[in-house]
Amino acid sequence: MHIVQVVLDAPIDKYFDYRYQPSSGGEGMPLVGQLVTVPFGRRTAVGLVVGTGDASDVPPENLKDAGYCFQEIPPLGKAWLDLCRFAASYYHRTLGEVALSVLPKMVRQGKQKAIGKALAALAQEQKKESPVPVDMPVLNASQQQAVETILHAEGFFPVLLYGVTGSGKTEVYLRAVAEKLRQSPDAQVLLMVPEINLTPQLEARVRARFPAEDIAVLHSRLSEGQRLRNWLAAVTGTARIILGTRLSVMVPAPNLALIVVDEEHAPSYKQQEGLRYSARDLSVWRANYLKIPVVLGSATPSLESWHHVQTGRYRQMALPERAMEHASYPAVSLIDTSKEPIVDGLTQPLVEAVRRRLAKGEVSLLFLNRRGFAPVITCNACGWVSQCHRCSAYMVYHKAGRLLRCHHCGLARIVPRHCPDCGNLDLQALGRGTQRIEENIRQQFPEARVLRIDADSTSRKGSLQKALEDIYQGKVDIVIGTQMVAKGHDFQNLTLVGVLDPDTALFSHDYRAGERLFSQLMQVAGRAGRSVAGPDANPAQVMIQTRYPGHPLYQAMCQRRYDAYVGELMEERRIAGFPPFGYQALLTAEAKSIDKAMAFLQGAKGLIDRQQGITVSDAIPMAVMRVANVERAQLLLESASRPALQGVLSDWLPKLKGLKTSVKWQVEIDPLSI
DNA sequence: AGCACGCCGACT
DNA sequence: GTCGGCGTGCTC
Repeated sequence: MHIVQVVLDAPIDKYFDYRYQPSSGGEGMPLVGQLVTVPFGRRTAVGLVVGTGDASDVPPENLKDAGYCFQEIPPLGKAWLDLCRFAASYYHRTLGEVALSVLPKMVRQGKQKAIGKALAALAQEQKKESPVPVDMPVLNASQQQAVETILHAEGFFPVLLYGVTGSGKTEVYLRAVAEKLRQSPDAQVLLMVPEINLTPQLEARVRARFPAEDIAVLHSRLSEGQRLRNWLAAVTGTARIILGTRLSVMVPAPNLALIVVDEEHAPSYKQQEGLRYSARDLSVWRANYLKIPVVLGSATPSLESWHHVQTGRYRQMALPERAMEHASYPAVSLIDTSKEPIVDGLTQPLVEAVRRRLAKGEVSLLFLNRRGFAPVITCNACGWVSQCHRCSAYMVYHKAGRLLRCHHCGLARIVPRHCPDCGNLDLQALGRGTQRIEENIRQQFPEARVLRIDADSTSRKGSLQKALEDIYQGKVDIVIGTQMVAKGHDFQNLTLVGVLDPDTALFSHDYRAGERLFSQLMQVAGRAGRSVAGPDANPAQVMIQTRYPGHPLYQAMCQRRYDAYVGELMEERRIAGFPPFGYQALLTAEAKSIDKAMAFLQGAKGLIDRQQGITVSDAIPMAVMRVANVERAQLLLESASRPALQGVLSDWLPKLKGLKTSVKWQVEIDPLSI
């Protein structure tokens, strides 16, 4: 009797045995790592074979027959299966949940025809013609050294490639990739980026550099068909370059020889729903398992990676500023808003700086990470505020359409003409968002061509692309934008970046806010002074409006010394026992009433029986406690020892699963924000 | 997770 | 008299 052991996408931490009847066609037994359809309850599911045998503990009368085995897909290898096993144990999910959920939907749903067609198409594809030669930039000494270090590495070798925008990190990646591909005819490399739609030029650059290679691009915006095709290209080894976002860390690739994680500090490497994995951490695990190098690149590395450098676990390779000769890094200056009054969001020195750029035909970028016109409106007579009645948050005033919109639940309503409570007609818009800055700028500079870029102005598909093209083509004088503009775009002739209101992050309850702000400021600063023609062009300038010019973050920013600021942050973290000096897990509860959520968490806390080596907070309502009428609270577990924390979770979470409750809960390991 | 079965409230 | 609420129990 042939028995296959199958795991399924369900929170059931075990495998199920099925009989396998070889069909008259004489197909062999399904192999470990292959997918099969099986009857499960009343439905049919696709499962993953994790073992085979000729006997089962299940009484024979209870055994069902496995259905179709997807022999056409190569068995997903042991390395991949072990990666899933690790992710399952580390993030406290079942193997089936992890393994099946990271497959393309077409595979997970067992779409035989689609899979067959995609495979056939893949086999049909012509091997591309011999490469068109591409100019390879000459590497500077540090780049050269970084490339050689990566290539001479033996076994697991994590490298933190530390360099600002423009220091030539990408070129280091590409050289290392090229050499790995050259060394072995079937070697594959995985190149991860935070968000692929924001870095189309990287994809273009990779394609230009490797014209002969099939490049499997993987990200969530692909159509299911493309996703399937590219996944299969990776799995079959047809694609030797896999370029993707966080989800690509889980792609089965039989011959991985190198992993690159660009902008390794980027929060988007952390999946924020479902299986909440860190693609950066998993990529390091994967490299360790495979005994291959992994390159983590960043201008503002995560404190976790920085710490690993300090403890000798990672090797740091620093690239000095600006590989390109002409482009010099912009000068950063601070505008003290306790001395320079802010009028409608702008200080006079900044306005004047914009005016000078305008006169010279240069472009200015004003950065404000808050969309809408005003974050709240209020009644001057009675104190009414535009509270969202489904969330514990204010509704933001959007001038277009005269709407109040909740940025948490999406609820929208027309701005009332008079105060809903007292009837007063004098409602006031408090604070400033990008729309208000835009209005202000248009008034001050009626002759300027002004463009606002934020989630509202670019909601239509292709509108962001259009906006960026207008900037490239010199059709814009002043850009006003949220963090959307900070990422990766090369703006020509942009010589001024104004940062309007960064201070709020300094006093955030989120201890990672400072790190994030620094990274964001570096990024947005990197937009200035790129591609400015000629060595005698005026140096670009970054001006930051702040009440706290003495703050270490801004001081470090002025010197472009991330390392100086990291030292500061690291010390804070060490004292507080926060990552990277401690490990955290977060239990979040959602219920109809906050009391219910809190009570659940306190009860859950009581179920932790051995608390040695870990600290458990009390249940605390979340910062935005209520979203769309769901009340939320959380419980934080901390420990200086990862194994201690994992040990507690391993015997605690099964107890929670056994609880009968209407409260929805989930755990997140290594949460990014609490 | 699905998807059943199962036992109590307001409707054609 | 039924439709349907979601509690609990199982899936090889």
